[in-house]
Amino acid sequence: MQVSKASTKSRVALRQERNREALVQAGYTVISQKGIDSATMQEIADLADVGAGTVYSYFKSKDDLAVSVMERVMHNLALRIEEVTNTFADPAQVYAFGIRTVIDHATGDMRWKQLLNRPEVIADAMFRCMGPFAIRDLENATQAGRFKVVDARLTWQMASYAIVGVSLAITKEHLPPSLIDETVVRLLCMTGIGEAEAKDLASRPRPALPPEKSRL
Amino acid sequence: MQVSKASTKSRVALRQERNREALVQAGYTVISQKGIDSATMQEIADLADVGAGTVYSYFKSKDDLAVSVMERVMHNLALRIEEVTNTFADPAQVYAFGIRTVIDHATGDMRWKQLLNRPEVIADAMFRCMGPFAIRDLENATQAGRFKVVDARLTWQMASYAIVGVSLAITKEHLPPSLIDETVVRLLCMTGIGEAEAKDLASRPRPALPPEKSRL
DNA sequence: AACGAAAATGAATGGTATTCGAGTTTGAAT
DNA sequence: ATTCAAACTCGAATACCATTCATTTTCGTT
Repeated sequence: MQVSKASTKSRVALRQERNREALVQAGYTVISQKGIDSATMQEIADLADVGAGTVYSYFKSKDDLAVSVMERVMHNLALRIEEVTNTFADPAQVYAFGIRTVIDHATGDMRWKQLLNRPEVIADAMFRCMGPFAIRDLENATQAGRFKVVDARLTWQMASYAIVGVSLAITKEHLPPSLIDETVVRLLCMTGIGEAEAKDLASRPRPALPPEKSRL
Repeated sequence: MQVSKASTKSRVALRQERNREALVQAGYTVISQKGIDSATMQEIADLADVGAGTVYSYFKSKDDLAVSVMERVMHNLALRIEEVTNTFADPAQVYAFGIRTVIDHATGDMRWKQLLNRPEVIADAMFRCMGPFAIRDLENATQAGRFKVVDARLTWQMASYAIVGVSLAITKEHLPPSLIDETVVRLLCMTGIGEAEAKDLASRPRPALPPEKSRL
């Protein structure tokens, strides 16, 4: 039965928490520097200061680790966005601010470039981690009569892949960064709001994001 | 100096053509059966009846071969679509028919499922191979006053990734196939045509595609 | 203090993309 | 017809890691 230990957590549980956290951090550091393919499990394990085999008691595979890394990135950004938008009155503007901010980060932050090389991983992470917010916004805006979205999940699935595709094209310089505005307009058009309204929404002033909490 | 040979092509050039063709065919066969990752260069080389090392005088890498395979698939489908749509009067309908047909194939043809596992490869191939047609259609429809597309390249970049994303979600059963209609509507909305018109366009009857030329 | 289950370790394994030196083919020149 | 160098092909050997697993270490319990 349970004993002494003031803390509810055993030493093992604490170490496991540290290890998992260290692995996600290390994974992020290495992957955002060299890309998933060039990152080796050895390097990540070394940086996290655990044995190479230990990684596999925390993650099923290299890809599984990468998924966790990207989910973390997405979740953190989603929370920072939420901190700004929860003061907005117009649900359509919340959505517009969200997608705009994601694209800005994806194209402006060097650390995202390598992550984009696995579009399905990052798009899926985006779909899952930001989905609860994005889908809620799409539905709110639809109920408010601003958007005309039939299936918010579908719309967000399309949007997340489109965002990744455009971000990739911009970082690879197939498209100029100046097209970000137009990208937002197009994504808003997708919601059925109409072109004029979309342009208006996209050009609203955008407050600054709060700073990152940790190194992620 | 040039001798006899009626044909302008040397024996080497002919063999190289055969080899490249055989490799693309073999690559398609193997990859669409087992997916890029499980497909081995050895198996592809064997099926194409060339040495394993020879593949590398035709393609820089496994991925490079995969790109050629997908480009071929896309190009063939683009031509088949073109054969139907070149009789259409409305350029907007040409675009609508195109995206609809691509999604139908991506989700309905078992052979595409494996290809979708490399979204950036297939989306890029789609962008490049169908782009000339799609971009032309977007511009025609815009000039005709049907669409309101500012940058057709951007719109097609977004559309190609969104198509791949939705197709993936449907084949993985994260979304029901019944959402294909709505997907087309959303992609049309992206062109700025407005929701009502988009729905009308998406529900037009669609003629059948001509049969595949070869085994691709 | 001693035990044993759970967790961690890192050397060994296995699978395969890619390289490379040897062997072949080709076709212009003789 | 023969020759020869260049171009091409071959497949065995290499290199590289993700992943596994036999061994060692840790830690809560007795």
